[in-house]
Amino acid sequence: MLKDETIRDWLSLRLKRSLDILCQKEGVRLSNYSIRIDYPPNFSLGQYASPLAMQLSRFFDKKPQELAHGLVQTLRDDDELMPYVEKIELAPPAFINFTLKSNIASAIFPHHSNGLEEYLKRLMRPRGKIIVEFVSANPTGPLNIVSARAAAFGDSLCRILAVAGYQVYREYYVNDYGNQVYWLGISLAYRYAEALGLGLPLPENAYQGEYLKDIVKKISAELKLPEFPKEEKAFFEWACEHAMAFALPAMQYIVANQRQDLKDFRVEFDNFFYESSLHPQAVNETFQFLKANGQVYEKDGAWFLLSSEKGDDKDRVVIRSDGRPTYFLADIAYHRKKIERGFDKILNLWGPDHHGYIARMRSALSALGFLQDNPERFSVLIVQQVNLIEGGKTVVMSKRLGKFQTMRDLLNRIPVDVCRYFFVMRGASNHLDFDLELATTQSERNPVYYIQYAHARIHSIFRQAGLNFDEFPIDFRGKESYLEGHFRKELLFYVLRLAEEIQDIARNYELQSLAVWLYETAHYFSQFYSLKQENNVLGLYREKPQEGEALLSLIKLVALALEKGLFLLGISAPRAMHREDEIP
RNA sequence: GCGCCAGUAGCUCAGCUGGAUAGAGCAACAGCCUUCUAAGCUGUGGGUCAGAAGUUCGAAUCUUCUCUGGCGCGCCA
Repeated sequence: MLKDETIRDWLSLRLKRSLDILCQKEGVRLSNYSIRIDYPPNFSLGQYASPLAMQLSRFFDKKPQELAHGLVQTLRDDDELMPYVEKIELAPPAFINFTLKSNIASAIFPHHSNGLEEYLKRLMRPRGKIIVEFVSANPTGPLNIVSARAAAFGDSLCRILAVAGYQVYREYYVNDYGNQVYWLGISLAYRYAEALGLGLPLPENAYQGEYLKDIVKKISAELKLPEFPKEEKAFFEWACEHAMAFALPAMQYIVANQRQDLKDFRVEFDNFFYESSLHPQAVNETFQFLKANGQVYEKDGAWFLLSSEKGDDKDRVVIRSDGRPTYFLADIAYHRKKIERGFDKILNLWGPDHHGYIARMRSALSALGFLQDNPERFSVLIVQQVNLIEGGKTVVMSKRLGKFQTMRDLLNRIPVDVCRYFFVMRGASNHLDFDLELATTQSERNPVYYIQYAHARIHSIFRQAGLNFDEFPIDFRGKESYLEGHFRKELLFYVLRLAEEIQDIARNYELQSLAVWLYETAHYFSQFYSLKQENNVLGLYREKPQEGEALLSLIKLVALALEKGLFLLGISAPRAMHREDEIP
């Protein structure tokens, strides 16, 4: 039924029916095909189009045009379809183009509807439980710009997955175990001594960052440590001995700070999962499990996973020859936990330096039996690096030079709304150039404000009409004819695509298309709005109430869709905006 | 050496389960405020889709090769 499907899916079903009828009539059996409904290049060709006849003509032993003609004839006998169709046309080479009537809006919003939310709920399908792991930065310092991008991308994706019907679980994996923790502790010990007057050079492997000084200040009051030796070699031994005493409270402090930065970025997690909680028990159990299933073998005193049999380049070490488990084994144990926790899908967002790790992890999940029936249950998105651009040049990220380095630095300068939009306007796997000038000084040309502005304008119209936006009913019944012409119909149908955007993104994770949809929707509205005579909503509402109400319903729908789209990207939708006065 | 990602307008990028004349923003130029916010709208110019070959009704999209750029290839995490 039309009201329970997106328009695209509904058309696809109608086309399927016609195809079935035709197949039966002609005794044709089809195999391996899908019914595709696309958008034509522009609205003058209709709102939807299908290349089906060109794909299937070979099965019918006909020219594509003939098949298309047959399909169109059958479609025209479809009583469920035709009430909403203005015309179905053939276009060369053999496209079937659908031009729908505006009365479709009354079918979708049947009665004094509270609008879009209700429609999107009707379209929701149960899609199972998904765990999305993202950001997962090391607990050794503040979050950087790539983490910010991962946070924006991951959180927005989660919001969309949830609207599409997934039960979404957001998780942050904290690597609070192993060498790097040890070295964090040693580094802090040196900074601690430095604060008390002992200026020794930092060891080569130590973290050099200045921020460690601040952390030492925060945690040193709680530390109860013996006197440290002043001599270099003895001090190093002392630092090693007490490394964990420094590292543990420091990590607590660092993670708390990361969490706060993320919260200020409107990103919150359901869980922070600590790697240390896997040691030793879960790690050992996982190793025993792999061993019992013949997935590992011993060589040169170490244990290897048979990952090369599952698509990896080579076998990977899981237990070193000295008996210690590798990071990889802990990660396998972590993913085994995810499986045990009952998730249908596992999605990870990783940094740019991890793509070599994907095949390895996939082979591990395969060894755990997670991918047997469906390889798509596990996927990894790589969030690529971010270049900050200022004055047409790449900003070198160097704290020493007082330049941008952390997520906090970015947030201090650029509004959250702008950051979040900029971070998702490109595909995750592409390098992103973040233009600081476009984000700040040229704010009037900023796409985020352009979208928000269109939204605010609609609310302004309601205010001036003396109407309560939230209570105004979306109701096109009997007024559908007013949706013809003057960019009205284009606006309507473009807005309705939001539901299809959500569907697509839940499948392909291509978030940038929502950013484009938002911009285009604002643009369609601006075009509508700039026809100041034909689409003067206020004037029409006073003089021709029927038409005025139709347009108010339309623009309320636009505002709700913009608000929803912005929400899905974690961006606010202000109801009023005012430009600061420019110099005359 | 092997692998992954990319190369589209002056700049930044969309478009990629093959489809209709390859789109947008920025930059440039020219118009539009007596009318719901000009943070706006309209128009103009700008392209051998890195190159070559192939697959077919049809290729920016798929395959192969070449060139260029970024990143990965630890018994680190």
